[in-house]
Amino acid sequence: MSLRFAILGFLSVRPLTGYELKQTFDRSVRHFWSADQAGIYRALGELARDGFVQFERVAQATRPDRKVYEITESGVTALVAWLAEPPETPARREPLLVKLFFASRLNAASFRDLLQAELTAVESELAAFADYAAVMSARFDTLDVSAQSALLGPAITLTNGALLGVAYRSWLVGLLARHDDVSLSVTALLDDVRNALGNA
Amino acid sequence: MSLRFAILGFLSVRPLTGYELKQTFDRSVRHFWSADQAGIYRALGELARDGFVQFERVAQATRPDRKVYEITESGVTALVAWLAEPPETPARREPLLVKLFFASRLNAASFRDLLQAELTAVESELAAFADYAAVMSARFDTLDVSAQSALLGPAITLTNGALLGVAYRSWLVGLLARHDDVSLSVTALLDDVRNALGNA
DNA sequence: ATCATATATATGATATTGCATATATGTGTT
DNA sequence: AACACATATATGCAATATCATATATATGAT
Repeated sequence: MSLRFAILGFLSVRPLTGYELKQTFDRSVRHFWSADQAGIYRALGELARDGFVQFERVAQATRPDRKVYEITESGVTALVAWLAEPPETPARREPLLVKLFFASRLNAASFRDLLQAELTAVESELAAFADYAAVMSARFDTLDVSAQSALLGPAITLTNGALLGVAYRSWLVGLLARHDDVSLSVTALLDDVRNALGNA
Repeated sequence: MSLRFAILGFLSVRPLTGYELKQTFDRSVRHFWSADQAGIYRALGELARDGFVQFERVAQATRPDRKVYEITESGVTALVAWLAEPPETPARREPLLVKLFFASRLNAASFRDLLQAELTAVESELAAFADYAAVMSARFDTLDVSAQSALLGPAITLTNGALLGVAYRSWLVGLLARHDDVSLSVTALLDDVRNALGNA
């Protein structure tokens, strides 16, 4: 469901083709919403069927025709209504946490490898966020005041990614440190929980 | 895929029925892996077909027969192998962030409502974590040393939930504060990002 | 020369998910 | 008396999601 509205959101900024939408998703919202290429084309078909978007076919010399989609008035209405609705809360799925939940069945080396690989992944994600912040900052300076406000949403979600990413990294680093100096114990972890939650 | 192995994980502790598995999921791993009741029964069927579990039918007076599933030797092997494998990284789906990404189309009240509702949800989640920590702590004291190690995994994932939950709450509280004193701006947010990522 | 990548849209097949519903009965609540 | 909730398993169906593949060509890399 959200995919359709995320597409409407992007089209409310400017008309795009399915191909460009895929790139846009990958560049901007990938860390909290990834979209499958086939899914985008299917969703565009449904949105057109429902009258929320319309497209113009643009012929090209050597490549397939572009279908440039633009949002309709009823599309804007639907988008704005959806944005204000309470969000769905889809099931969280964290395979790594499932594995760690059964940590007592893992040997020390495998346990460490899992954490280390995740740490590497998070660090590259954080590096990507830093780049993204720099790009946004530069872009911001080139825009006039009215256009700058369009960057507010992206900046909000970027902040989310950065803050949560940093917390996630601390958690991983803490676990690895505890694991390496053999202080990884239930009591130590429960103390961490109490500390975090601010209970004495 | 992970559902099947999560089930194997629980069955590696002790034999359970599908009904009990559903309760177990809801009580222990719900915040990072929620399981559908129908899905559990279907997964049990597949695991039995693959020889990873077997069940014993236990007749009951007034209720349907219980089917008590236990893990087989090949099930344990498969579980241990899966645990050490690099985890899949399923697509993250955060409808709230999608909505916030298009924040410039939201009026101030709706924007605030979204954040406030999420904050309420997070706070009750954090309260649940505090309870869970207390329960685990009490349980820990009643167990002998060998059994205590089985709580390590649950303590690890609980720590994850608590630390990330607290970070998420800070993010929400910060946004609400900025929103209320009209300091919610792209430049302020980008500064937050730079601060979090530790770049001067 | 060959291979990968980019541009551009689309379908088929499968996998997974979630939701509703069916069956059967005891207990507790309003 | 009616209704919700707990116990217990299971199927049907619709909605999504994911993966592979098809078509066509240009450009850049090895």
